Order: sequence, then structure tokens, then C-alpha cells
Amino acid sequence: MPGISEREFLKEYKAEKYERPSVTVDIMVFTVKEGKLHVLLIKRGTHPFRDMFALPGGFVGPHEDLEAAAMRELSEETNVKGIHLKQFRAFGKPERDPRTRVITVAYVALIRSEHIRLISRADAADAVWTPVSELPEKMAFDHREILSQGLDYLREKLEYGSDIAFQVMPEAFTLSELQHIYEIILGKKMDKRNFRKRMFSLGLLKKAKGKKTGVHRPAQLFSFKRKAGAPIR
Amino acid sequence: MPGISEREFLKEYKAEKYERPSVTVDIMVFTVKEGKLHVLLIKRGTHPFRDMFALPGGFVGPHEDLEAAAMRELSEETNVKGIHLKQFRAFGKPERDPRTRVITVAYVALIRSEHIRLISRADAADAVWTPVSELPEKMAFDHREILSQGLDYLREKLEYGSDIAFQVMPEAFTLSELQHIYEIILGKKMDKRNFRKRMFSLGLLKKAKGKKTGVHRPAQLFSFKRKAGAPIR
DNA sequence: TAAATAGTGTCTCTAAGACATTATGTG
DNA sequence: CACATAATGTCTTAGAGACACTATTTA
Repeated sequence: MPGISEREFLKEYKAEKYERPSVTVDIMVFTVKEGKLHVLLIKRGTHPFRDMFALPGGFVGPHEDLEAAAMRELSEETNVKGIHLKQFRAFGKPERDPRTRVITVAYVALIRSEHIRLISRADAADAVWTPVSELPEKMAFDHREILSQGLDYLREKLEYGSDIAFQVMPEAFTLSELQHIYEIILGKKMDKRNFRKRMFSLGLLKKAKGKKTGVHRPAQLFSFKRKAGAPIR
Repeated sequence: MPGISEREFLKEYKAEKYERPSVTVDIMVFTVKEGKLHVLLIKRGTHPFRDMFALPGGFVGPHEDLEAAAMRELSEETNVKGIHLKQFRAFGKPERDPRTRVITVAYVALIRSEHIRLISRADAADAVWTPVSELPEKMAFDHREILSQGLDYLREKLEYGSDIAFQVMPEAFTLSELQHIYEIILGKKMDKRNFRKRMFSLGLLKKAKGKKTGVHRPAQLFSFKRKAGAPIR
């Protein structure tokens, strides 16, 4: 059919003719709670891997943007909404899903959990914050592997000074609070003076109004500067 | 159906019931030729975007690993084989392919072009090395955008000292030759002494046997140390 | 005034960048 | 010996990490 126009070609194109993989998104939502780094998992209510823990996620709709699908699934399965996701990478081993061929695109976010009320639904019962130090030995699909790589990615981004930490802090926070979060996620103690020096030199912080008081010297509050229109990478 | 076993569930699972996106891979193969950074493009022989330039790539088979699909498509469309690909990221805007919903996973490689004989096929005529400084203004799909991001990725990896440069050099090379490749890809002149210091301090090079001779002082040859079992990131 | 946390400066070491001369081949 | 490219070292600057004391509030 050398002569037909692109318009005609597209009219005749039948995607159904081709056997295709399915596409899912999986989301790693991390937070810091009770002094530990946690990740949001769901206990699967349906086959396959029923009753096992999995990352929230699901199939991408036929006309849905990848990130929109991730947001929708996250909202449906866990009630977490309005957060900022970073695409991490795609996973596509042929045998990773026993139903059919599934390629998944993994996303990472780091948020604070305070104002989130997790829900349960028929097909995704028991959305739970799980300490990453206590992950179940077996998880659904290859989610254990995805998590392992996602954790490395999160720590790398945090250490490098990306904007991934923006969402985990409240609007205003003290430098000690920020340092505490870093120490928990990176799993190491940091020097107070060096930490402050580096944070200031990154130029991401601005002084906020007010001080945090307590049975001690009041602490200056800070907030993140929004990098105006900075690309999300 | 709360009572059925996972085995029964999987027997009854029909992937065809669900409307699904398609999945492709697209490959950015870069090389340095004639003093310029080139990328391997194909002129499309079929709709959509017939006669426009595109990245080599195509649909992922139903039981095929993503990277295997990338290798296969690259081989079929350009005759480039046996190279090492790095997954970059997934692109999935709903309107990026006029045929149907297509999500693509992009790969990057940097190789040398000397021993490659490019082929042409019916559905991918005219595989050509194109200088990245002379990319066509309009390219098929969102390949122009993918290339733009892929170039950033390539340069970042190179500058950071990843193993992405391994394949672009011959088995043995002089430091001046290596520096020349870096300068072309990064688009900037570098200081000879500083370049050598940094390359040695990265610990990726080992002295090779022999010297390169010419109408000048002979130059020591080097080759890359294979990082034994280093993970591909 | 005791308890708790905030806030601060210097030294050392390493890496990056600027910079020019000598060395060793070939024709 | 002219030409071409190889090879090499020092200084300066910036950032990372080690390290300890003073300041300010409340109870």
C-alpha cells in the first residue's frame, strides 16, 4: 500500500491486531514516621499475589498520561493525593507478572504523612505505612526489587541536593528538623555545622517568619524556595 | 469470586478484555564521526510520519524483554548489533503516536561506527548517521524531544565518569584521542593536564601494550579496565 | 541554675581549574 | 633541524568533613 495517505493509513490502523504487553505504573511513596523511613504498601485483595504486599499501582488507561495514571491509582488505592511524583525507570522482565506481559513504569515520591488518612478498598485492602527496614521478605511481582532500586534512587537524589525533599517537610521547619529527616533517610548521622553550611550553599532555603519555641533556645524557621519553573527531573 | 485459587484465577485471566496501550522501545545510538557527534536515525518508510526521520525502535514483543526488543529493533532497522544499551526513561504522553496509545522506553548508547555497515529495509529505509547539530527540525512522534533529553543524559553520564564511554573507544587508544572524543561530545575544549589527572584518578584506565606512532613523539596506549561485574546503571 | 536545643568558625584534605615548558619521535 | 604531538607539575580556589564551644530559652 505505497500510495495511501497518512490520514487513510491511520483510519485503517487497528491496534487490536497486534498482541501487546500491558502497561502499569507503580508508585513508591516514602515518608518519615516515628523515626523511621516508611514506604506505602498495600495488601493485595485480589489475585495474583492475593494477601501479599505490593506497591500501589495499576493499569494505565488507554488515553491516560503515565503520571496521571500513577496519581489516579495512588488516590484510588491509598487516598494519597496531590503529591509530586518523579519518574524513576521502567521494569519489563517478561515473567514479572503471572497474568500477562506487563511493563511497569515506577515513580518515587517523598511526602509527609501527617494529614493523610489511608483508605482501604475491595481490591486494595490495607494500605499501610511500612518501615523499609521491615519489608516483607516476599512481595508481589518484582516489587521488592523495584523498591530496592527506588530506595537507592531516593537516597542519591536526596544526597545530591535535588528538590525531592521539598514535600517531606512542612511549610516551615527548623534546620535541626530537616537534618533529622536526612539522617533517617540516609541512615547516617551528619555534622550539624557541615549540614547547615551545605544547605545554605545549595540556596534552596529561605528564612521563614517566626521561631520554633520549646524548653530551649528558639529555633529559626525556614522554608524551601520554589525554584520558579524549574524542570522536574 | 473470593474463593478461587490463584491458579484458577490465572487460567481464567484474559488480558484481551482490557483496552491497553502499546509499548515500544526507541534507541539513541550516538557516535563521533568526522569531528562531530552523530546520532543514528532512520527515515521512515511507512506511515505514520512516512519520509520523516525517527529514532530506530519499534514494538516490544509479547514475551520479549525490553532491552532485547531494543537490540532486535536496532539490528533489524540499522544492522547495529552487540552493543550495550542503557535505559534512560519512559515517555508516555497520550497523543505522542497518532495510531494508538503508545508508551515508549528510551535507550541510550555511545559506540564507534567504524565497523558498522548500516542497512536499509522496507519499513526503515535509510539508516543514517546524522550530526546532532543538524537534526531535522521536525521529527517523527516526539523523537525530537526524546533526543534532546537523551543528549543531556549522555553528556551528564560522560562528565560524571560513568562507563558510558567504554564502547566509543577502540580497544587501545591514546589519552589525546580520548580527550578529543570528550571535547566533541561535551562541546568544549578541555585542558590536557587536568583531563589526564582526572582520567587517572577515576581509575578506569590501564596502560595497554604499545605506542601510537606518527610524525611526532609516540603516545602511550591505554584501554578501559572492565569493572568486574559492575552493575549497569 | 539546670536542662535542652540553637547557632557558630577553623583547619585540613581533596578535586577542579588555570597555566607553559620540555620530550621524543618522523621526514 | 623543523615539525608535530606527548608528557608533565604547581598554584589557587571551592567544597567536604572533622571538630567544640557559646547562646537562649523554659521550668
